[in-house]
Amino acid sequence: MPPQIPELGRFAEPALLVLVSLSEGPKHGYAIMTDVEAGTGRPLGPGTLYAALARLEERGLIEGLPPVDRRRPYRLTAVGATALSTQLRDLAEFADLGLRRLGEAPR
Amino acid sequence: MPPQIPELGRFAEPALLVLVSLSEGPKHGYAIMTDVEAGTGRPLGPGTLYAALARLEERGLIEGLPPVDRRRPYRLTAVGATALSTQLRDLAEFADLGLRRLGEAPR
DNA sequence: GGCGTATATATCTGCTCACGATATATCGTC
DNA sequence: GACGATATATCGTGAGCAGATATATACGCC
Repeated sequence: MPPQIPELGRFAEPALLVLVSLSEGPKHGYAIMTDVEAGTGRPLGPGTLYAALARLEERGLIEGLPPVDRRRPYRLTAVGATALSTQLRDLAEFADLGLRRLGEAPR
Repeated sequence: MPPQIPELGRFAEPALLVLVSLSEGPKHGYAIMTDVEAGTGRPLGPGTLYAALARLEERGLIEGLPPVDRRRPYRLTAVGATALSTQLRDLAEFADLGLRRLGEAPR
């Protein structure tokens, strides 16, 4: 097998994963779970997910929509979209800086 | 003042900040602190820094060099550089995905 | 009808880690 | 010799991540 690359803690800020998932459009919790797992290959357990959702809503970055059947959908608020955009631009810039320093091709 | 954009916890994984700082070349703790603060505008306190350094060394991502005066320099190990590179590429890809979904120009 | 699997949310508990506060020592310089 | 910058160490608190467990419904299939 290939040499084992150790985890750097997580880059996987669950909150960020949730917001990016919601940036595609409104989703309910379970859909976010499967979306994130499909996208990153790493499972986002219910404990992590629902706690993150509660915090994000409390802080006004996402908001709950009227439940449909058993599903409780959420969507990004305007504030959440702005915060996410800022964060992602910073993040991309930061990643590029690191890659340049490592002497890697600038993507 | 401009509308207040709430913090998303941190994107600021201290471990990642430290590794990117060291990707420029070996540095001692205090230099990392000032480097990170200059680069991100956000202070990295000694508690956060030295705890992160200890964990990173313990996991073999960085290694201590012989002390010079009061300074205890660290450098990336080969393993650390590989892990960082992987992580940063994933991170950049993830950020780009989010920005595309938000309908932002692809940098 | 009964079984298993997928869908869907809720909650608890332990553990790691972030972060501020505090402490200590040295160096330079005014 | 006083003050600010340099440099590292450690402690306590609280936040939050992650896994485990629980519960309920819907669907397909034998």
